[in-house]
Amino acid sequence: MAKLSDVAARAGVSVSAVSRVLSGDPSARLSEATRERVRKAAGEVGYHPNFAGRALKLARTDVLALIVPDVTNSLFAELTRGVEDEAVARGCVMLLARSEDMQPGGSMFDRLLGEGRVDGIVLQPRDDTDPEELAQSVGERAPLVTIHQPIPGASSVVVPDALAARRATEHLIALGHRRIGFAGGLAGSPTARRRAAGHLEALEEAGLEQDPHLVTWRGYREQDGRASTAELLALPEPPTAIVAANVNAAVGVLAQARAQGLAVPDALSVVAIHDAWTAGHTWPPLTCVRMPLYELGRTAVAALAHVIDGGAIEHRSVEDPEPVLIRRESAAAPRG
Amino acid sequence: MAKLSDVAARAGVSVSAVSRVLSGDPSARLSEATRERVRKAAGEVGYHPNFAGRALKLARTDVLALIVPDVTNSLFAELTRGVEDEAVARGCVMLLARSEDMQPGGSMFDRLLGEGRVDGIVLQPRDDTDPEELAQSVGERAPLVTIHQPIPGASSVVVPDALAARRATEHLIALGHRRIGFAGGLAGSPTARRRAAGHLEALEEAGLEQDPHLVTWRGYREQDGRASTAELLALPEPPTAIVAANVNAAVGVLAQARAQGLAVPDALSVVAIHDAWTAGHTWPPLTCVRMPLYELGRTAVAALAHVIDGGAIEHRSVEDPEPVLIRRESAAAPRG
DNA sequence: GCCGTTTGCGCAAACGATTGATCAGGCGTT
DNA sequence: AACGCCTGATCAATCGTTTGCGCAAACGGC
Repeated sequence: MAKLSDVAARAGVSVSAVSRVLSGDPSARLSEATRERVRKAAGEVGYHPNFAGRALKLARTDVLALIVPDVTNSLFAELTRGVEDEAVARGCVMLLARSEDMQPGGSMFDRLLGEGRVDGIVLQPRDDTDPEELAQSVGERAPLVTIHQPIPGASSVVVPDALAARRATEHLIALGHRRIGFAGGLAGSPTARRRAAGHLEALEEAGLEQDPHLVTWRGYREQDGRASTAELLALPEPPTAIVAANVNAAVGVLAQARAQGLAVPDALSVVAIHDAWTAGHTWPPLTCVRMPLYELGRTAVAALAHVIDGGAIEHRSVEDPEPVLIRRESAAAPRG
Repeated sequence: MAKLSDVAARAGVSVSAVSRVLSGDPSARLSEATRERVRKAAGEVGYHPNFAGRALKLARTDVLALIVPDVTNSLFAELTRGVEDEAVARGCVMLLARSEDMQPGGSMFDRLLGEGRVDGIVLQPRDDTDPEELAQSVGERAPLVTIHQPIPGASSVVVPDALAARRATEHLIALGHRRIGFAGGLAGSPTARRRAAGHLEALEEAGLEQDPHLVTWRGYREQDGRASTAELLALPEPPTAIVAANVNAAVGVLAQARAQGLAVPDALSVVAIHDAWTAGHTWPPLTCVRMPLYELGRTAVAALAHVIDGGAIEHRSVEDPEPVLIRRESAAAPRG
């Protein structure tokens, strides 16, 4: 690995001259002839600035960490793209980490921020994390932006959960459904509460009953969707449609409906919140409400950069583009 | 962020003493009393060794990069776990990167290895990458281990592809199938060739015909599986069973069968190579041959560590545990 | 009591990059 | 001729850690 001094020797100039030429220091006074010689020499020896040396001097790594509960969840594909695109646009590289390793007392934060490995963190907390506890384990004014779930003392970015749920429910109402179940996330989760609220708003606006038995709080996983569906279908007066609070849960809804011999959408309509490539590959393909997850990622990095630059903590919501309904084949007018 | 000198001042000793105590230098001669004072002081100020300072001095980051074609593919979940477990066991952290960004001339390698951000790379090349070209863009003796696809000049680790395909085909033969299709990966891909070879071996051993029309080379994606199935079912004498070279492709096989009104497994049996959580959630749940992907990840990191330590390039195959058939509901005896 | 050895610890030089301060000439002005 | 200024480039300190070496003081053997 060639270093500055190698380039300097080859170009016949000093190390500092090379540094200034290569980093494009505007205050540098160097002749064009020298600049050219330096650039040529750098190319010839294949110079790349040493990461550690630069990071040590600048006290800055230009690395941002993205921590998500489960990297293999297809929902994160878009978020990841958004984060990465915005990161490279700002001259940073993205480091992806699993938050499973984050469990015991936040040693992950020590590893990443405490050792100065990254300049900041975009964190999507797990649904079951306690905001207060999390706030404890990250220090004061840490360069941290949380996604979906605001915590005290850090910036956060959310998507319009209520609006998305409302769009899903409105679609089912427009199709003619009157008893609509809601397969929600964990009761403690803020996103789950917001989505349930949006669902209820839509019902209320349409003048429909709000039977509390039609709302479940199982979680976002496939098995949670299955359990929710079993619970809803066991009601004396089961729903003719279900809004699933998440595309993974929706897969479970489909599975349980099939297991109970209910055809989708003929006997049961399903609309999922979120979209992902998996949604188009289920049977039947899932009608979804698409969330602006790519923009969520970009916005999160922008907010993070703001904090790193010393800006104030802020809480943003990504309103553009709005959640939009993707019609596929899992929702239709109720039979009879 | 507290540094060594802060700890030293607080403990009333020199910086070097603190360094030796905290890094557990065995050749250090320090009294137990001093050690205790240093540890206490370090705890009080919340000392964490600065990553950049240490990396600069040691010319080593203890960071390993894992680069895969698509981080959200559920197949990578196990691989990722294996890599990470072995990495932390060796005192390293894992950096996950998307290989989509790796396309243009391998600037990713410059970014990671050239700048000294990581000590080594575990790389799963995309199916469509040219081994020679890839070998060009990584230097001589780069600390690199490839997965699934050996390239000249670097270590590699593979799984028993042929054996897995053989197991899948044997299972279908045992069920009574005689015309068995193979929905393979890209024709250029080494894994695809190995799997196809294993499939043909099983056929040959059973004394069955090897109709070349029954083998397709579409790729590993969902739509590839669909296309393969359409091609196979359009034959004058279509197969009664299909081995899908990948669980994602198998999802496509199921979709296409359904689209053509063929019930699985009654009218068409399907066995997939690889297992993943998605395989249990399809309809019907997929019968799979499970590959030792977790062990693949661990082995890859072990091989990488060997290269980093100056060891010779080597090509390993993960033979333990063997590929094993997971019976679910997508394969049954042929009808009639 | 002298000398060699061990113990306990500090000094200072790296590692590679950045950057404010400095310096040697050349040139124009008074 | 003396002076100041601009240009083009170098010097040297700095970031935080590690580590070979040196240096006292204590110690043990004779």
